[in-house]
Amino acid sequence: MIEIRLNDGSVKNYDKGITIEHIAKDLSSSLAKKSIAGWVNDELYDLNRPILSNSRVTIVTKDDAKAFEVLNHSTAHLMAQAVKRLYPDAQFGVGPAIKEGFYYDIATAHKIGEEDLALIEKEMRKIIQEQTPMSRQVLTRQEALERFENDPFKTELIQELPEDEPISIYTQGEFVDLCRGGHVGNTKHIKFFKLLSIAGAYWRGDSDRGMLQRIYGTSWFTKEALENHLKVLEERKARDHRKLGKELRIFELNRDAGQGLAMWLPNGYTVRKVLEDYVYKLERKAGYKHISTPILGTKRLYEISGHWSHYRENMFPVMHRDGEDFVLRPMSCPHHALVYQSELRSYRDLPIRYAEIVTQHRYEASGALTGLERVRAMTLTDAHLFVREDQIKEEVLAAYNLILTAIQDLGLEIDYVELALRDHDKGKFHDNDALWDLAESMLKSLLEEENIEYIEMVGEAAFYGPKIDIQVRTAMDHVITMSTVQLDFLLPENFDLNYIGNDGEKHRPVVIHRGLISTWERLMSILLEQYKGAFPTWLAPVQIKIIPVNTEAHGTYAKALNDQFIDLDIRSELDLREEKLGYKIREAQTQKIPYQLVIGDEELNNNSVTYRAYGKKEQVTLSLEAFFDFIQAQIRTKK
RNA sequence: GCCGCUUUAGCUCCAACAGGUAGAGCAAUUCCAUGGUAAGGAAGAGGUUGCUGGUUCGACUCCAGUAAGCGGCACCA
Repeated sequence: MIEIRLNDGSVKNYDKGITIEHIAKDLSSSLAKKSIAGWVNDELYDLNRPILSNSRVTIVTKDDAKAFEVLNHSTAHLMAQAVKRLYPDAQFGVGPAIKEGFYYDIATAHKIGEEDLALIEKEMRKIIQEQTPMSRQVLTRQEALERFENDPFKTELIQELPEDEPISIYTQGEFVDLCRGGHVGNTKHIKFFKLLSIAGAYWRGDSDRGMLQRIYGTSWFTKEALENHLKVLEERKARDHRKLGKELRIFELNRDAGQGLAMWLPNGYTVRKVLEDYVYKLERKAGYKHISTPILGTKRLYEISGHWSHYRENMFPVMHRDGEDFVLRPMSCPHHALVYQSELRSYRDLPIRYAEIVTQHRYEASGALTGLERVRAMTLTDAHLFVREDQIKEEVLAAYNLILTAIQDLGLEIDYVELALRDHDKGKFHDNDALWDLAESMLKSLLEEENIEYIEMVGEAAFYGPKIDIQVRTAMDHVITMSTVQLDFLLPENFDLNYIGNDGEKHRPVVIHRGLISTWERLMSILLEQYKGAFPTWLAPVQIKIIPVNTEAHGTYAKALNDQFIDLDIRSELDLREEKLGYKIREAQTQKIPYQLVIGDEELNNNSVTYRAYGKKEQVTLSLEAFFDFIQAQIRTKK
């Protein structure tokens, strides 16, 4: 007999070798139905894995996040079995559960296409019908290596497992896989799944190694849950900024203009200009000085800054003229350093905060380019703060708070904050451990003092220093960097930047790189997705559409109204086309214009307006004065 | 960059094609109609089927190459 301590603290005695399945049944039949796996002490057990000693047991039910993971992991195995039946030469890399499903990496001479997904699904259903048990066995390292001796992928994985780790394999019918578990115990538990896409993926995520074929899928406990998830995927597509950007005439990409080189259309540029003005004002208030420096610079400049040795691959190639090499600028720090250097600085001058709205060019890998999200020419407000060491904390914090203000004003949400640190890959990072330690500990203690939750990302730092990155999630569920604050002790060294201290001696300033809200391109992609194209009034390209009921009778009043709005800096447009009212309303709604004003006799006679807000059905009539106040308040409060 | 897929009118499109040089809706144009909140009617027009080459009597259709786009992977100072 062994003692099993349950979740509620009670202790029960069972025969040695009891399983989660039996314990669940013993507790209640409804629990048995819902149970998927169990935690035994801190290890995840399958339903049918024997428990051999006194243990703490927590039953994992379908409602637990862990159960979704187990189900998807098992579905990955099921898929692998089906793939192996269809393509017997198939060998498998890794096949984990992921946030919304699973994938499995497959090596086979057969090129898996869209049509194959249906065939694989069919085979999977066959295996489910066979009600194949999934059973666990533990092997020694030697046995495992022998078992997988013809499988280079699994052999490699086994060799990398720690010496003392038990090696488990799972068998379902003729299919055997190296796997930690847990699993659902029998393929019959897998019911509602769909294979979604095929992709290429490097073995071990290493671009120097071979590429496998990856199949993505998703698996759920109920039909509704699966259907709901598929609907979510559809909805994501509907708010894809590339689709919305085209529909709303925000930007244009053209192969003749160049890959990743976006053109801003009038609607898009209007929004961008509002953002630029907003940021300019925000920065002025925060003590930044704006400068402007060229897009083209000498290669020498980037040699001095250190970018040439660390970043050359991501720059457009050199242009040679008059015995000088020029490059398109990929970032602003070197120019800002030169501007700093242009006068003698006193400790009293610091901090000096330079901001610049500027276009930068980066040679992004062609496969990385995605609409406005990843481009090769981008315009942004880039800033560098030149500070004394004793000002670092205060200035990093101020920059961080400025970022929060902007993100809040724009109605965006932070997904998480990341502290990017170096690792010991000396080639990747500037080599000065003392400075690194100082910079990293400063950022860390600042985040902790301010109670800012963060995730440490070792090896993700910039080559010149650690950084705090603010990550957001796109509609397509990509995580991208929105804002960044980076500490840099290297740039001041490389440019020999100084200030005169109160001791009359030269001292080294520290540079803080600050990316406020990414680039206008990326920001636009995020805003489009965030608002599904329906911009808040203060950002909307067109804020008001004025629609006279009858052009002849009401056109003059409508025109006068439109002029008044424009005088108040409200982006109003007049629709005088000879079309039905309903047609014009529909078009204004489709264009997601925040307010449509219909002007007829009633409005003309009472000096009023009747508006209909985007997405709403009701009509509201207000006096002209009241509407002016209303719309201006909307804009002022960034609604 | 790598793997796979896609590319037909300004836009959208599982229109078409065992290989016989293309079709719809919307938009645009013209005409008619037109007073209250999501598409009034009619007509005509619009295409070297991404590009280059090959196979063929004949290619949107098959093949090769190339470009861009899409899904991922790698990359993202």
